[in-house]
Amino acid sequence: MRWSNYLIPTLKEDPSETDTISQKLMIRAGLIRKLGSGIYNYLPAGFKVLNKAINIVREEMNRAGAQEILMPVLQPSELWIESERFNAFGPLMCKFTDRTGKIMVLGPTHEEVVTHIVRNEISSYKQLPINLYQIQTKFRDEIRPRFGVIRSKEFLMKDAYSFDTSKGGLDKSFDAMYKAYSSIFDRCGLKYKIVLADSGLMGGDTSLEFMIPAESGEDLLVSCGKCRYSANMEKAECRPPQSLEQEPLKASESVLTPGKSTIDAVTEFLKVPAMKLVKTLIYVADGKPVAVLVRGDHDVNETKLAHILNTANIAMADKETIEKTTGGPLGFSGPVGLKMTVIADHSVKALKNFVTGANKADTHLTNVNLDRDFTPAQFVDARVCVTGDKCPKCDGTLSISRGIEIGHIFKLGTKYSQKLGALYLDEKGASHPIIMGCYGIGVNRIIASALELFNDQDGIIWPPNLAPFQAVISAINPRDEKIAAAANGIYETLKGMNIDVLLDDRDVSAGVKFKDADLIGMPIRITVGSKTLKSNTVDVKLRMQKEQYTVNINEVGVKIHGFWNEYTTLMEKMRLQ
RNA sequence: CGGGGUGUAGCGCAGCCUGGCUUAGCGCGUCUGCUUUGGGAGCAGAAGGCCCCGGGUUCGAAUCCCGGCACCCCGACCA
Repeated sequence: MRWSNYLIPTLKEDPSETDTISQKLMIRAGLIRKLGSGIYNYLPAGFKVLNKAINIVREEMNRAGAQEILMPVLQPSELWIESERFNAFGPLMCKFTDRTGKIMVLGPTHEEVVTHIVRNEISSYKQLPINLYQIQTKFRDEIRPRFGVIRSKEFLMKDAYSFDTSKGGLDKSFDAMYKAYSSIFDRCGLKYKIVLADSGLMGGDTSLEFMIPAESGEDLLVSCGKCRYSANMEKAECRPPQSLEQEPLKASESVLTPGKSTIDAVTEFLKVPAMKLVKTLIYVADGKPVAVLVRGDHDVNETKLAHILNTANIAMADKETIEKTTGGPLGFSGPVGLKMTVIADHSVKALKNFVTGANKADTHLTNVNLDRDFTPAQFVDARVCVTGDKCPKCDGTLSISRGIEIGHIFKLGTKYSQKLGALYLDEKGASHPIIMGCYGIGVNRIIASALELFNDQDGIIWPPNLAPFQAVISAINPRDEKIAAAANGIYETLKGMNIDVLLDDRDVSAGVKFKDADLIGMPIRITVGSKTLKSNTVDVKLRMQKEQYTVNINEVGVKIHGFWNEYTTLMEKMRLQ
C-alpha cells in the first residue's frame, strides 16, 4: 500500500472530548472517528487492526472446537419475554416497533436466540456437547458511553455458547474456553489478569473475567499480594474480623447532632473515628425495607447485598420511605428500635460502644452495643473491600487496582434452557434441560486495551499481531528519482516476501513522516534518504528503540524477518514486565 | 433520570459577560505556485462559515431572552 493513496488521517493536535489515552490515540492515528455518542467509524487502518483481532479470535475459537454461526442483530421481543429478561434489561435494550406494531429489539447479547436455535435443532444427547459462537455487533443503549470504543452503544462481541449434558461436561467446555481465551489474549500480546466475577444479569454461578490492568478501567479489582486470589470488586469477599475490641461496655446516650447527617459531619462533630460509627442504610428489596449496617468507614457492596437478599431488585430507599419506616429523617437512621429486618456486616460484630443514628431528627446514639441495644437478624459479608483488608484465602493483604473487562466466561447452568425449553433426551429417553455456558470477548476492547497498555509520548506501540502494518518505508524526498527508485525496490521486495508494508511516498517533510510513523506505531521503519543512499544503505529503526541500524539496500529483504523477530521479542518483554 | 458545561471553517479554539468598531477572527489542516526535504519546513496567494435549530427582544443579535436538539463531564445505574 502506498501512503499517498491510503486514508489514514492523522491529527497533529489532540482531539477534544477524549477521556482515555487509547481513544485519543485511535483518533489521532486515524484509526477511528466518532459518529455520535458511543458510535464510531473504523477507517481503513483501524478496520485492518480490528480484523487482525477478529482473525485471532476466530482461529482460537475454531481450534477449541467451537463452530461459528451468525445470528441476527434484529430479534423478536417474544424471546426476551420468554426468558424473562425483557424487563430485566429494561432501557439498556434498544427497542422499536415495526410497521405491524410488533416490538423488536436490537440484541444486546444472544443467549435467547442461540437457545432458540438449540431447542429447535438439538434433541438428543448424541448431538452434544456443542459450542456455537459468533462475532457480531451488539447494541446496548448505555446510560453513559465513554472511553471511546471501550464503552460504546454499538460494539463487536465474540460470543460463544456451550451446551452440555452434565456438570462435568460444562466444566470441560468452560475449561476449553478458559484456555482459548488465554491463547487469544496471549497472541494479541496483552497483559491480562483472570479474576473471580459476579455473573449479574447473565445468571449462573461460576464466572471469571479476563481483565486488562489499566488506570482507565471501569472495574475495580481486588488482588491478594501473597496468593493468587483476585476478584472483581463486586464479587470480592471480605474476611470477617478475627478479634473483637476489648472495651468495657458504656451506657448508651442520646446526643444532639443538629444537621450532622453524614459520616464525615458526625465524626468531626462528635470527635470519634469513622470506624466507631455504624452506618444504617435502608434498602428496599422486592418492595420490603431492609436495614443494612456497615462500619462508618465502609460502604455497602450492592452486588453482594442483592445475592444475600436473593433478588436483583434492590435500591436504596428514598427520603419518604425512610421517614415512614424508621420514624426519623434521612441521615439519622439507626438499628436501635428499628421495626424491620436488620442485617449487619461482619465488621460490625467486632465493634463496641459505637455511634448510630437515633431515628430522630438531629440525634445520634453513642455507646451503642450489640445484643444489649439491638440484635441483627444475621451477620453477612455485605461491604466493599478496602485496601489493607486481609485476603479471604490466606494471610496476605488485599490491594485494589483498575481493569478493563475484555472477556467474561460464565457457567450458566440451565437458566435459559429451562425458560426457553432447550431439552435433550438421554440414553434412557428421559428429558433434561441442556447445561449451558456462555463466553464473551469485547473485540473492540482488544484494540483499546492494547493502546492503553503500550504507548509512549509519540504514539502507539503495537503488539506485533495487531499492528496495522509490519513496516513502513519512509522515502525522504520522494521527488528525488534515486530515492523513489530505491524505496520502491525495497517495497516490492518486501511485498514479495509477504511483509505487510506501507510505502510512505508522500511529498511531505521527513519530520512529518517520522511523526506519523511513530503516532500510528509502525513497528519497523525503513528510512530511505540521500544521506545514506550514497553508501547504498538505509536506516532501519524499531518503534520502541532510539537507535537505528544501517542496512545495505540489498540486504533489507534478508534481514527483515530478523528485525520483525526482534520487535516481537521486545514487545513480549514489555508485556511480561 | 438529576446536577454542571459546551455547540463559531475539516480539526483545535478566541470573540459572547458589556449587542454596532467584524466584511466573524486565530492556529493546525486543505488547494495553487516557488523554494525546501533525516524529527510536525519557508514565502506568496486562495478556498472554506445557515456562528447547532426554531422563536422572541431590538433600528441592529454569534453576542440578550425563551424553547428544542446534539455532544461532554459528575452522579445514579450497568452485561
